[in-house]
Amino acid sequence: MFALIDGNNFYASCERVFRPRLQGVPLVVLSNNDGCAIARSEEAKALGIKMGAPWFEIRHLVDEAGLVALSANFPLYGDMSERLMSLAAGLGPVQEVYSIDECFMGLDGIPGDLAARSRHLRERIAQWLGLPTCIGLGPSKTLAKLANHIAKNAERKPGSYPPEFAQVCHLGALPLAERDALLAATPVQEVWGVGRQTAAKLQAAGLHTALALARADAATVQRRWGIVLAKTVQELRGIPCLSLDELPPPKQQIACTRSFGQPVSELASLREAVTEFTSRAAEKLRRQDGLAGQLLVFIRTSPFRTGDRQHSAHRLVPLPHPSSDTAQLTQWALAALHTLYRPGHPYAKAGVMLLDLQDAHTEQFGLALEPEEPTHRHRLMAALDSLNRHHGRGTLLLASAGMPHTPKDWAMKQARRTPQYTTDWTGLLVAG
DNA sequence: TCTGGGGTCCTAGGACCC
DNA sequence: TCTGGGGTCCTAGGACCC
Repeated sequence: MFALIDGNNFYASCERVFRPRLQGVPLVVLSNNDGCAIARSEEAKALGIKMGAPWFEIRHLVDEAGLVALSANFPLYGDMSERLMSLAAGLGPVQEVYSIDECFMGLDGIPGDLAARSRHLRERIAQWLGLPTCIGLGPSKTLAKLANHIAKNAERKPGSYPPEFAQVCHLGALPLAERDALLAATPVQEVWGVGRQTAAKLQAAGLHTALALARADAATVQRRWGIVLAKTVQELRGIPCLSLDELPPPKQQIACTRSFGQPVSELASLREAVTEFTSRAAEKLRRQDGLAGQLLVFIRTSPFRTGDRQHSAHRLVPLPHPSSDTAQLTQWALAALHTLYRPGHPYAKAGVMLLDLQDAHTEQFGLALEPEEPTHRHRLMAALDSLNRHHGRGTLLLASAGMPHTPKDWAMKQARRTPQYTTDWTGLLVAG
């Protein structure tokens, strides 16, 4: 049996923990650059704000409906996530952290009433962290996901599902007829793995509900729509095809890309940005003990600003030998940037991607048989990471990143960010 | 004025091999 | 003039996820 534990409106709920006044208020959390809404409280959803709605299209609701908007505070959400995951782990022996706000649990071998255990866990999370959650249980990951969807919607959309399934829904404990009734009440596009495109094709073929998909012929589904959807069909029938991944596999690519707070035309500014992005990506790479064989740099203007001179370009750089060294990678990235850059264009976004990743311990040496990565470079990078980890990001950086604590014209816009209550001493909440 | 960021997997088609 | 069969690897693009 599987469970899916999921934080409701996670980012918005994290903000409310430290600002109780925001309870009951329509609240959105904005993406980087305060660009669009990436989390919404129930009250904000009730105002008709869609996921991903651009801020400039909804800001009138501040005056008209008391909407509150906050800039994304990822250090805070990451820390709250770790606390949530450690409590959720109490539900069973196997945990897969699936995203910042949800995890799957493997519950095989757990005796007793799983729904009752789940309700107890919800209460503990609410009491200890102040975060609302919903829990879905089922004999496959897809059914656990679906149960979670039912648990959420039975709570917030009365009439969509019977109210007894609110907050915790255990599809594995129901008589088959009752489970089928719930699947029949679920539109096919709500099924995990069925996106917009697939939903349209399924509907055109007359499959409108999760139950219809579950009853479709698996071989036909595989032939017409591929192996992924065929697995979904099996999973909906309660035959698990997807297993739990306890420790995440190492990443196959690592990216750091950002839109700028304002258009950037100067090469000097782009150099700072690309240095910063490469440094961040390399840091992530070293954390997984990896080496990159290739590096990609791109810059582009904003396709939304149709009046601007447009330019979008990228360059893929095969590295002479795999590396995770910030200084080396930055040299290659900056060289690539220089070949891409065209003066007089208002660049809106840039990014660095590390590709062709491999494990540092299985590095292939070149034919020259020279040690490519002298130990002192490794120790330098270890010192860099350690200093930045203990004393804060940006304590030690490359000179081409620009002087720290000076204004950057390429910096993100984050006009409405709350303090980092749990990860920064200066952000500590003061009571009184 | 103003539209995020970071991933994964699958498939089709081309190049190439024997 | 006639022109097989089976396979791998790589890449680009699509679809999906949060």
